[in-house]
Amino acid sequence: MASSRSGPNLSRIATSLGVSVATVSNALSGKGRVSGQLVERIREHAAELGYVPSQAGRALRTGRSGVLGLVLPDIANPLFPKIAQAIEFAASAAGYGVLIADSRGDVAAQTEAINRLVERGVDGMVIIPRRATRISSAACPIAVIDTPSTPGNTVSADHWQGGREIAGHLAGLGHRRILIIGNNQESSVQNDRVGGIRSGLHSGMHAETLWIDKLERDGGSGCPLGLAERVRQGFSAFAALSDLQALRALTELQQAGVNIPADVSVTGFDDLIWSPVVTPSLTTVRMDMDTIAGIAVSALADAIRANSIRQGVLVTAEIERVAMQLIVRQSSGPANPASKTSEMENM
Amino acid sequence: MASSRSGPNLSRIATSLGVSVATVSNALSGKGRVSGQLVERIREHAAELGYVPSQAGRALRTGRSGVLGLVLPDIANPLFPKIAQAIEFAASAAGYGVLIADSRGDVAAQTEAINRLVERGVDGMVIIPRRATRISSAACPIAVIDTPSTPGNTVSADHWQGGREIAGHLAGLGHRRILIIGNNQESSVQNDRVGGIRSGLHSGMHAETLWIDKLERDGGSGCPLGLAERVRQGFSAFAALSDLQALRALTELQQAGVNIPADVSVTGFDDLIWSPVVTPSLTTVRMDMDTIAGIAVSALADAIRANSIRQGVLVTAEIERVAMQLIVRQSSGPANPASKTSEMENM
DNA sequence: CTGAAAGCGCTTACAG
DNA sequence: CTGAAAGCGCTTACAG
Repeated sequence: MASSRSGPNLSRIATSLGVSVATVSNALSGKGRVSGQLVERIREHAAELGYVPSQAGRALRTGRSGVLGLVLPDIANPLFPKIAQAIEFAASAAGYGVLIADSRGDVAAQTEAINRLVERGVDGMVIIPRRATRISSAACPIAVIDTPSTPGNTVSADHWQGGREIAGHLAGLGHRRILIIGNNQESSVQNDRVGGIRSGLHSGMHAETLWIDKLERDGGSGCPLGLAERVRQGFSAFAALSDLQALRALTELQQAGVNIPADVSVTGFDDLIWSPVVTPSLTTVRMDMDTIAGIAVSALADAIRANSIRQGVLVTAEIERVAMQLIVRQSSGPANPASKTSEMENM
Repeated sequence: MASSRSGPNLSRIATSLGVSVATVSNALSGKGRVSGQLVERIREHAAELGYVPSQAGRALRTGRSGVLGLVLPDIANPLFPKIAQAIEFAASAAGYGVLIADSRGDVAAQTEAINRLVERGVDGMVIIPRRATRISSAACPIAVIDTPSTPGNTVSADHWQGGREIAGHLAGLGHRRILIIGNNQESSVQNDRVGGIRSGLHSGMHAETLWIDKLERDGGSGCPLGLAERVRQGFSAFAALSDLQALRALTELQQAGVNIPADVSVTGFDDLIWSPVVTPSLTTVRMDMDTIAGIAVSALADAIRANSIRQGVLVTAEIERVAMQLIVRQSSGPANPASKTSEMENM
């Protein structure tokens, strides 16, 4: 005996109304030609009974589950809430559910996460790949969110342009020596951001990059970044490649008695949840996750509609770049000529 | 014509091997009595063909989707990554997928999110309810993660005890005047934490509570909390009810030139991702999300196994309280008698 | 130890 | 405009 469902099914509605299941199905879905009157009666009765269509039945018949997978490199990443919310929102609006999968660990874990999702019968998936991973193909349409410099991509924020925004902002404030603070040199997103910043520097400006993971390999996780020393070296602006690093820089500088933004400026990336409420609030660059998620999901939805064959193809050939938006808050301000000069003398 | 699957199905394996689908099914699932030799051959062939069982077919037949729903009040909540990761991990280990749903908005949105999950055929769900919401029942087993003071609960961190840990820690450091900083007076979690802190105060200690949402109703979102003034009033410890508020307090105090922990101590709750890397790193109280998620998921799995009837019942009658763990970092230290005395004189 | 058959709930050509 | 029938892929008693 197969296990029973709690609610009524099409057949129950049909017999109770003296019509066929086909007619009930047609009436409820709005397909087929059913008289307006009957449609009315059927819908009413279905609502009364609290009819909930069985996804399993529908999926088995149509070959579509109505579910999208979301593969993340690490759910614990603080960017995750925004991503998940945007994807869930877009998917939900398009009638899809969202199944999450964490590819914590290495590339093998990512492949495994993708497989698990395929086994669950997702119609397509949004993948935010691990560093330096290339998604080849899977058993369903895939939208990749990464950076424009990853080939075969579908959609991404324009991290390079975001970097230029930061550089332009700091240049306009009169900063000349900029310390870029990144977390991981392998990240293509971070590399794009660095590239953008450097390319946006005005002539006469100087930038160095500090990679935290390298530093921590020696100093241990959470070790000081030595930023006060950098201030003495004449750096007047600290451009972190993520708000998480910006926060770390901000608090380390504050603790050392450096005033932000009077003495030095700090900027970040991503506009994370706490960025507006720290003191001083963080100047940052925001990616429009809603737009990105919307593009990814609708590309996926199109591919699903088109491909009854459901082959493993990337959703588009073209890369869509979504502009990032500079958000100026209080952690950045005019370079302090006095302190800068005096510091320069100390070098 | 129903749409075709990309991969092979049981029937293809069966005909290709000259056996029945029943035998293939039994061999692959390890049920039924199939000779070891045949099992071997079937499994090999299935692997060769890259057979992936159809969840839809299985779900339709068994009445189980193998998917759990996760309902969150707001995915953008910074606690979300830890929760989602823990639930995903526990669910995955138990063989379940996780469908997320955001109940952003009011209670109606929460109900709708739950319904959407039911429509997708989840076997059960983990709900983190909106403030002051009571989950009554749904069409599937439910595990609620909230606070022990919510009736009909399944599992939660012991927020009250967590508050006592903080109070004990601050008392031990010699602090006498404590400002509790909360976000929302309606939150039962936050109220439990406040209650715990107050109950853990030693005699002669004094605590006041500052609710940020109230303050922001007048001052606007992100307005200063006026903590420097509180220092002058003789408060030497700021116990935030979440690391997010602790961070806000920490940076505001630092900006005002108050040294932490030399002048005053700051503590939080939840051990969010950035708490260990800010300067000074944040003393906080951590809930063991892995344990909580594990309990919720296994309670759900048990209920699903037991209830073929799949009625809407809460998973357990008893409340499981999971102890919170104090994590002492650098943002808390001994009360500074000198500054305290001098401040008291100013009152 | 193996297989034939029923049936989970749905949708979709097709016939009337 | 309405209905009978097939079939999506699976599992499970049951018969052999």
